[in-house]
Amino acid sequence: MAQSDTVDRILDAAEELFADRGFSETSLRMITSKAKVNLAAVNYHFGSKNALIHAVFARFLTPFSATLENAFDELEERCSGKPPTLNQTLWALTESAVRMPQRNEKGISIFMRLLGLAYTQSQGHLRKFLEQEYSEPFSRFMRLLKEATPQLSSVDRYWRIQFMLGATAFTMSSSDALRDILQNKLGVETTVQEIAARLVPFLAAGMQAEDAMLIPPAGSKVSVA
Amino acid sequence: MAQSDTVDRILDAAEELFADRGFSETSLRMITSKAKVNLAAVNYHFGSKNALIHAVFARFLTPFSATLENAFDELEERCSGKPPTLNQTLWALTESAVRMPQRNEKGISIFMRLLGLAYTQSQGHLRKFLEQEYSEPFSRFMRLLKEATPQLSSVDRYWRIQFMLGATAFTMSSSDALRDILQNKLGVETTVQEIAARLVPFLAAGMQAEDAMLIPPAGSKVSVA
DNA sequence: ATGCGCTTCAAACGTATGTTTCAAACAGAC
DNA sequence: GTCTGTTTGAAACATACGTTTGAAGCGCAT
Repeated sequence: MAQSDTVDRILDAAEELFADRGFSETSLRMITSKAKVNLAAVNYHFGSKNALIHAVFARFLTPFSATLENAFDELEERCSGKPPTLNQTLWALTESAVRMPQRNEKGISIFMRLLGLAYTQSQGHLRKFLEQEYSEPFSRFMRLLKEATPQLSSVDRYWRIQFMLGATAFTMSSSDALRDILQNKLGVETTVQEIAARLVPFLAAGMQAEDAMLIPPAGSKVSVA
Repeated sequence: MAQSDTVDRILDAAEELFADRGFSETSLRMITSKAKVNLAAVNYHFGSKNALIHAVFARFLTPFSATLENAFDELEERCSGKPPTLNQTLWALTESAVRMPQRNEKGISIFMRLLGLAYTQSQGHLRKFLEQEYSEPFSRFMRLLKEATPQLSSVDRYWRIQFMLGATAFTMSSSDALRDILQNKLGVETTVQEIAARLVPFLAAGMQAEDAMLIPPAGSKVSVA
């Protein structure tokens, strides 16, 4: 499938296997045999397994960050000065993800799963790579979030952003498994787009929650300094 | 540190290393050298690496599930018939987690991180083990959530529970790092209890969000079947 | 003191991994 | 056709892994 070019075949196979099984659990031999390519081809074309992982991310993250920049540009223009709302910002993000040109029907879920893995698996080299390659759209997203939630203190906002990231990364990183469970338990089919569409309102509501922190229910012993 | 019993030393070292690096990325040799124990001791006492993973989970999950059952009993009794609210249910859970006797100051965050890994890393054997060992408190929590959110459809509720799990596991699993960042950036100290106290309102609000799914903002092309 | 479980130990086993090697095959320019 | 730089191929490399082995050490009842 795809092109018969060795580099692309390796990237396709690696992408899918990484998404399915994680990085350490995927060997170069799995990748090359799935790609129907000689084992040495990976080291020849990419240099090392880590460099292959970077290449897999770069292939979809580079166009995605461009799309995202455009979406943010358009959004800020449409708001003409006023800061975009939280909902608008979150939708801009998810739409950019969903609208990305996909290599195949699994494209978006592989995309999400890889992003989740990047956060979850503590691969030092990966985090470093992502931070220095894609810090700009990330900071911009953070700035938009800040402007969209002026009522929050810096500390509150900080933690709630972590909660959002967590819900997203976690859900997306196991979205296939979760979809399967839902399919078996309730007989419901779900697309990634639907998951995203359910996630956004959840996040927005959580982000804008009234802060009930200081009044836990009666009987609680949790103390807040 | 801890007792000088081999089994416990292995469990302590394994727990910490697993939480830091994941399961596949942690070798038995790392564990045994951290525990200052002979390599063969793991297979002697536990049988295999997978069995060791199970033992690590069992050691904290068994007392925790007992504590949780008690908390739920007490909660349901206090509500005398009426289903507990979402806030009450979530507080019962987080208090049980926070109040668990900790082996050390990192206890709660290791606990969370391991739970997150269990969900995230696609270790088939682990998921099977957890499902058949701890299905009861899990189902009970699910039932309480269901009764506390009768307005949600089963599918909505399912996904929102995943979102909650994700936000919790992710945040708690990296809470040390996140606390440090906050300390450096804003000069604010934070305890795990405070994080929990911020998390619960976020989760409750997300869980009870109005379902804006079908009315994404103008310009959106996300379609929901 | 002896014998008997249980536990520890150093060493090895077999297998799988990422990487390297070097010859063969190939493509395009002259 | 021949040369040149690039790509593929089969094989080997060194290393790391989980697991097994068999002897040594230990505590304790007899």
